Amino acid sequence: MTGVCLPFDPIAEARRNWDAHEWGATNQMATATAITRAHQILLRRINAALEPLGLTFSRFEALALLWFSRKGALPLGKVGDRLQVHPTSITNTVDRLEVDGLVDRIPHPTDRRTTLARITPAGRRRVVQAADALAEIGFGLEGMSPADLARAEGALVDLRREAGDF
Amino acid sequence: MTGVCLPFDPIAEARRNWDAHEWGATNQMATATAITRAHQILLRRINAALEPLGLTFSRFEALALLWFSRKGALPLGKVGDRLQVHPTSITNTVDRLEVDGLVDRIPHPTDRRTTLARITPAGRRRVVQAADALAEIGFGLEGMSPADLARAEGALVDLRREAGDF
DNA sequence: CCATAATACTTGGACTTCCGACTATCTGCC
DNA sequence: GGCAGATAGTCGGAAGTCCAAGTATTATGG
Repeated sequence: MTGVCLPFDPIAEARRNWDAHEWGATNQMATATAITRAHQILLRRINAALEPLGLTFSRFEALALLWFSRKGALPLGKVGDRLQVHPTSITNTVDRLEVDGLVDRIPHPTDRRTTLARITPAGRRRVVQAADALAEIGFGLEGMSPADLARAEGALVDLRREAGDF
Repeated sequence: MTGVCLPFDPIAEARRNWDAHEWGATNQMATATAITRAHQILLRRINAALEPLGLTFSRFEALALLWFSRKGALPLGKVGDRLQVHPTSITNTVDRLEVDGLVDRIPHPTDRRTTLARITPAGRRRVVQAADALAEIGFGLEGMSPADLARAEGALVDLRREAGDF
């Protein structure tokens, strides 16, 4: 975080230490660490690209989901299921999008328990700008070759499926 | 988050929508989303496994780093560089480890700006328990085959290198 | 038909992360 | 020697995530 480069791959180092102490599950440790690091890198770059637009990655994901939806509106619970986050996080996310006028809350037509988040015209304009900004930086993944992109995505499919993502 | 499984792969769906709207960088979007989801899954499982030990993944990472270090003590800044997190996060992490008696702060012998975090005997005992607990759950990656573990790790090396991880 | 269970969302609190700003200390160069 | 700039760590505040608990509404089954 202070801008330095380490003189070695910290994962290779961790692997050596892990093996030396016979802690087990070394390959899984290494992959878990790699995913964690990759996520740190990604999130920082993506949020930096979205910051001028007043968005974060979470808020962008929610906004894009609404944009893609047929009616431009979804129950908050559906949004949480799709983004795999806790209901309270969706409440928080939609609160902030609403303050910025990118989304509004409307009642469900038949089920009064349910609240729909609906993308506003301003939200539609903003999400397109954001998508452009993210495409511009290649989602923070410009360091990866097309082959590696496909490898990473493919390697993670089983994990997501087994975890109940779909 | 409500426990449901979606009837389709949300990434494949996002890919279709993305292409349909010609937003660009579709492959990068898909991989970024896959990494994000994988990280969500991982972090939840790992933290759940560590919770009975009073640890989180961040705190475990810091503790393991100290355990592996030759002297059992490192400057806070070094810890941050290795874990790739902001200095203030390390302050916070070490604060909590210190409250639990797993680490203590000692002054650097020659540089009075620097504070060393040192793992305590209790910290050493705890980190071994934690490593066992994590090996037990395969770091949350039991849904991945050995081949996929290697694929994912390998695919992310260039990203980490390009981002200055090492 | 109504009591019980399930569902949808929100509130309050804890934790982690980051950024900006600040203090203290060290380093380098005149 | 001494001042400017770099470096190390901390504090306050904002944002995101989660959990536990609470309210409101709908669904179920006797």
